Amino acid sequence: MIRTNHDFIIYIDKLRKKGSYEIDEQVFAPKTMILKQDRRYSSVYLIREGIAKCYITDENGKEFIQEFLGQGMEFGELEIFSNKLTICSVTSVSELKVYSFPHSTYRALLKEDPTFNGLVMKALADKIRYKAPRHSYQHSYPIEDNILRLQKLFPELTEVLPKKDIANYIGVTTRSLNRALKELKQKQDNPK
Amino acid sequence: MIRTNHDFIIYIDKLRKKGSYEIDEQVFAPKTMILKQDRRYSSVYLIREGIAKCYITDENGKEFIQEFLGQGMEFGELEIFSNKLTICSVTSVSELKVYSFPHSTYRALLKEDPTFNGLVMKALADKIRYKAPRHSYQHSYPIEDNILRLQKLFPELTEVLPKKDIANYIGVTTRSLNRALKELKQKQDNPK
DNA sequence: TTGGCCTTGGGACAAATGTCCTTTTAATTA
DNA sequence: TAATTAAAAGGACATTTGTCCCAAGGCCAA
Repeated sequence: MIRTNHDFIIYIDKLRKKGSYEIDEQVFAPKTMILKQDRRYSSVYLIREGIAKCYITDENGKEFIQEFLGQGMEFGELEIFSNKLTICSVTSVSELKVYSFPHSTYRALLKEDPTFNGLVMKALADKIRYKAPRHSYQHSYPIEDNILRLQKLFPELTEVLPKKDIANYIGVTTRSLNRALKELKQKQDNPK
Repeated sequence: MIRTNHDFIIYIDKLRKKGSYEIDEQVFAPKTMILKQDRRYSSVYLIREGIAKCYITDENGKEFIQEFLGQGMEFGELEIFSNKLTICSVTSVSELKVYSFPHSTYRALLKEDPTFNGLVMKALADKIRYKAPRHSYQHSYPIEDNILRLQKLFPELTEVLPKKDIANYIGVTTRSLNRALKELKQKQDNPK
């Protein structure tokens, strides 16, 4: 659920030490909106520390969380390739330290640095791989199963995140999430 | 719903004429399974003509269709970057003509041909962009709206594809699809 | 041409989820 | 500390969707 990419962050740390490219450092307070859906920006971000949520808001104001981004994940990179507006909003969950690449730098790196190029390519491929089974799983299994799976993978998250976010991630209403949680508790207290 | 990528096919056509890389041509009969989920393959495919469906099958045997691939779309490429097993099965819908790249050729092209590299990068980015809003939309709107949207975008598909596929694409059962279709028809016959 | 098989369509009921609201609890600020 | 706001929990009901059937029609192979 919280995605990470260590190889990427390690490589960028190295790059920065060399200092041949402009890579800025930035810190955002918790709950800061960093990218807003349907806008245009001129930087790509890479998370050095902290967690961000990446989500789409529909016309009715419902949020649908795409993924939680952790160390080494980038955002704002899709717009490099398509020159379209952002599809997702990105907000910091905890305090967030990021590297930010001006588009020009990012483009230069893609061209001139084969390792960087490869890392970006792999990061894109991983995002695709990750999304495919997720939505299929959420469709095919009841809410309870989705919660259990989540709690197993990221026990800490359930305590850090507001219920609303968890519900939005699973793609259900808060009410339904609560109902499922209650039933789960009953089953655990009174097994079978 | 049927995705395409013309720039890509145009460029590969050009490449093939030059003949410096091994790019084979292959034809599959309708309803042929080309890739099977959780296997390993040694080629990447690019569609020259026809339509394929790309889907995940879960433990209960339910299919969930990821996308329909048309001209210029590639499949089997994710495994180049992560060396993992395929996540999707791919089956031809109509007769399918493809170019197939041995992994070695594909890798060589990525390294040596910047245009190819860029096209692949963009193709990956587009797949991500495309998936995000789709699942969010399907969650937030009733089946009827999803059908209407689909009929508007691809009126031809509704006639070519079996109902089961359409249902699997929207992520509902055939029963629910039928129900929605019936209600739609009633509304049209007897408006308001 | 007939029997099997698959697709389509739909009835009846069960289960899951959403909507709307109210109450409770915790957190924040004046 | 009191007052205000926000988050969490849940009751009651409506709606949606799924499950399990069965029947009708088309298509193919024997």
